[in-house]
Parts: sequence; C-alpha cells; structure tokens
Amino acid sequence: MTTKCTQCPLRGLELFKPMSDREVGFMERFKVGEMTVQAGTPLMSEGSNSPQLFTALSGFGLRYTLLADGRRQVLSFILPGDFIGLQAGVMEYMTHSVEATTDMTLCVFNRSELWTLFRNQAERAFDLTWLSASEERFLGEALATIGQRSAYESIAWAFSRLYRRLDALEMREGSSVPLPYRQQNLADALGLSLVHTNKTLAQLREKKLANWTNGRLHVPDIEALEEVGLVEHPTLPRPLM
Amino acid sequence: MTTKCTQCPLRGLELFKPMSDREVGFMERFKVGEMTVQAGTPLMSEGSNSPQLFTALSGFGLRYTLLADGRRQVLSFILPGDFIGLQAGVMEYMTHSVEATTDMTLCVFNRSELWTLFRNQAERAFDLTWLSASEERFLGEALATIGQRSAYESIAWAFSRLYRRLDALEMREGSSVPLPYRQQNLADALGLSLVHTNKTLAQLREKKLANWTNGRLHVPDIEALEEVGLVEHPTLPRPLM
DNA sequence: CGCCTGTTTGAAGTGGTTCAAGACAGGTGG
DNA sequence: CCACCTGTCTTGAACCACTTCAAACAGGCG
Repeated sequence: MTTKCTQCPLRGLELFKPMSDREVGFMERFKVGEMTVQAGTPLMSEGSNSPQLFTALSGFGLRYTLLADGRRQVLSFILPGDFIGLQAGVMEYMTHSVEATTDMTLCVFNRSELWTLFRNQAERAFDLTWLSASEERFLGEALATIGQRSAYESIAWAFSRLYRRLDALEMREGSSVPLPYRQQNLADALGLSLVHTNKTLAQLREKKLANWTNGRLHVPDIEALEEVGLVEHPTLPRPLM
Repeated sequence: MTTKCTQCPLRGLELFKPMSDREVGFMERFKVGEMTVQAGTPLMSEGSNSPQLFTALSGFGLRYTLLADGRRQVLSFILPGDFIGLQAGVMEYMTHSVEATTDMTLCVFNRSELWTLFRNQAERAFDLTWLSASEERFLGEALATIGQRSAYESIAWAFSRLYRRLDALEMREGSSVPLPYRQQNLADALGLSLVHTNKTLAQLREKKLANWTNGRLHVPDIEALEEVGLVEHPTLPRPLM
C-alpha cells in the first residue's frame, strides 16, 4: 500500500522545511509509486539514463563511483529523506551508482515530469536546486576531509555528521544511532584502507569518543567528537522532495 | 564599458549550449553590471551572505575552504564561463571562499532577482540546476581522485580536465594552454604536499606527458595523459549564465 | 644590490598501505 | 547437533608513498 504524501512520515520532522498544501498536492501527483527493494539491490548505475527519480523513505543506501581498474570511492551514505537521481534528472547521465545497503522503501517519481515541476512549481524547482547546492556543499566538505584531515579526524568528522543527521531523523535511542554499513564502506568513503580504518576505529573507541559495533554507532559526547573532527557548519533544515 | 549579453564573447563557443533570444534578453536584464578585479581580490568569503552572483567573463580564480587550523582545500579552479555564488544564492550562506588569481572581469547579477528567474524563466532555472548538478558531479570526481588515485594519477587527471576545458574555451595555442596558478594551489587542490607535487610534476615532465612552466601547461598528447589520469567522462556542453 | 616569492632538490621521518593470518558470528547441510 | 562454510572484524609485521625539514636557486622589482 502506497504512502500518501499527506501522511508522509518524514515531512513533519524538524529536519525538513515545512511544505504548503499546494506543494504537498503537487508532490502527490508527481509521485508515481512506491518501491521496496532488498539489501544489495542496485538503484541506479553509472552511465545509465534512469527514467526514475527516488526519495528514500526508509532504509540505508550508498552512492559510489568506480575507477576503470575497480577502485571504489563512496561519495555519500544515503539516509531517509535523501533525493536520488537529480543528476540523471537534469543531465540525463549518471556518473555514479547507487545501491541499497539495507532493505529500502522509496518514493518513485517520473523523470519526464521534472519539466512540469520547473514550469509550474517554482518553489519546488527552487527546492530542488537547493538540494543540489546542498549536495555540492557536502562534497566540498568531504573533499576537505580526504584532502586535509588525518584518518582519525576524518572518521570523527564522518561520524559526527551521520550522528547529527540520524538524530535529526529521530532515529537516536539514548546515545546511539543505527549505522548499518561495513567498515569497508567507511574506508571507501574516506579514501583509507580497511586495515587502517579498523585500527583508527579502535583508537576512537579507546578514547571513548565513538563506538561503532553491530550496526550501531554509540557517541557519548557528540560535541567532543565534533571537535576532534573539526566540524564547523551546522545541519540546516532542508527541503524534502 | 559593459559587455552586452547579445555580444557575449563566450556564448558563441561550442562549449556552451545555445541560448534563445528570449533567454539572452532576460540575462541582459538579470545582469546588473560588470566588475573588474585585480589578482588576489577576494570575491566571496566563507560564512558571508553575498548579495551578488557572478559569471566569470575572463581571468582565473580559485574556490577553497579552510579548516579551523588553517589547512586549505582548493575545491576548484574557476575559469571563464563559470558561475559563482549559486550556494549563496539558494542557501544564503557560503561554505567556501572564492578569490581572483589573476585579474578578472565578471558579470554581476543581483541575488534578489534569482527568485524572478525561478518564477518566470523555467528554462534558465533548469539550467541553473544543471550547473549545480554538474558541479556536484565534478566534486564527486575530485573526491575519487583524492581518495583513490596516486599523486601521479591525480595530477594527470587534473591536467587533463583543465586542458580539455581550456581548449574548449579556445584558449589553446599549439599544444599548450594558460594555467596561471602556483604549484601550491595544485597541491592544495589534490591534498598533496608542495614538495611531493613538485617532484611528481618533474616525473610527468620527464615522461613527456605534461610540462607546466611559466603559467602555461604544455600537453603533447592529451589522450596519453588522460589514460594515465584514468579520465572517463567527456566534458559536456554546458549552459552559460 | 638586496629582498621577496615561487620553484627545485636532498635527506630523514611517518602515517598510512599491503600482506598475512587468526578470531568470531551467522548460516547451511549432513 | 556438529562440521564447515563464508563474510566481517581484528591484530601483527614489513614496507612505501608521501610528508616534513632544510637549504639552495631563479626571476622580478624597488
């Protein structure tokens, strides 16, 4: 059974900007269906021209690119509320792949309707651009991380960002949030080897800054962690597509 | 004397998507002036909320962020045709700084007019989003570079991209293009030390793949260079704002 | 000429990689 | 219920790509 946008479980969260009734109505029409996929399913692949756009409703995913020789760079972790496929939408060509890490449910939109969005829904078009700019901003920060931060700082940065975001999604329980990825995924995101990632995780655990076990991330003192990770800009309320 | 959009020296290049008369007319009104700045001038700074947006008409610039302790990450090199300040435009907050590396001339737009663009010029709004997605795409590639490529590959990648772009801007003369940056800038862009950047440049020179001297980049065989840099996606025609 | 900025080179040190192997948990089939 | 997978995490040890430190060199400019 498809979730109606009026009853969207995400929209009410403080993380997301409020939406007018008119906008919700439009989204309801823009949305063509809902999709449930199993862990491991590819959602979009590099070089393809997907006719569909998604918003993650629940579950976790990964966005990554591959180099010609197989080296993998994880670009970001996909969490509920993330919009997927903007690149395919406007550029008609994906330069990265997306896959589901856990089971996911996704709202499905029709790419060909994107143009009517720009024509008739200036606010939503603006929001879309906002999201794109926000993604750009995030990647800039990630670039500064891989380029300048040490492994220890990098992981602290990544954990801080994820913890804050998952907290804002109200997925925090006590001082921990779900984080169902492999160490290899984090290593690929930060440009580190698996072995070194593992050893650095052990250091953070020992210093009582962060403990990532069994798919959950425990952070006793988020501000201390942010300090180690040299985190500066807060997470802003964002539009939800 | 201000350049009229109808006589824009960039618009006719194959690198840029053709624009309808209506669009050109709109840009003419959107543009509030032209600015000439000297080398070294800051154009936007992190944390600020600039009321102006720019398009680089001529000259070279740099986009960068600073970490709290002063480490610098160059996010991209700004070349003629690049749009500057989209982030400030939609998010009202810059998370990176921009400065002129050489003397530059820039078209100046009024940020407050951005909203009328979304209201009345759906095509231009779409183009803006396209540009933002393109920037995101570029940063993703840069991330894969810093995260996965060796220093040697990284520089080959950066040089390939710059050479192709400057060629498309018709700034190539023979087998060389202008590239008026310091080695330190490239080092900051690729997350490398100055010393290692210098030594790696020497290797590329020795292998006759690229020779960057006196502000000019000489590339005898761009395809060979792209192969070393594992470059995969071509430069697409892009909208010009 | 003296000074400044940027480039180049040498040498020593280290943060991170790679290689290798063991431990642990969950899943499967006999 | 046990034996044996397979995938993930963990740990130790050797190595190296890149950093840091240090100093010399080259060109432009007052």
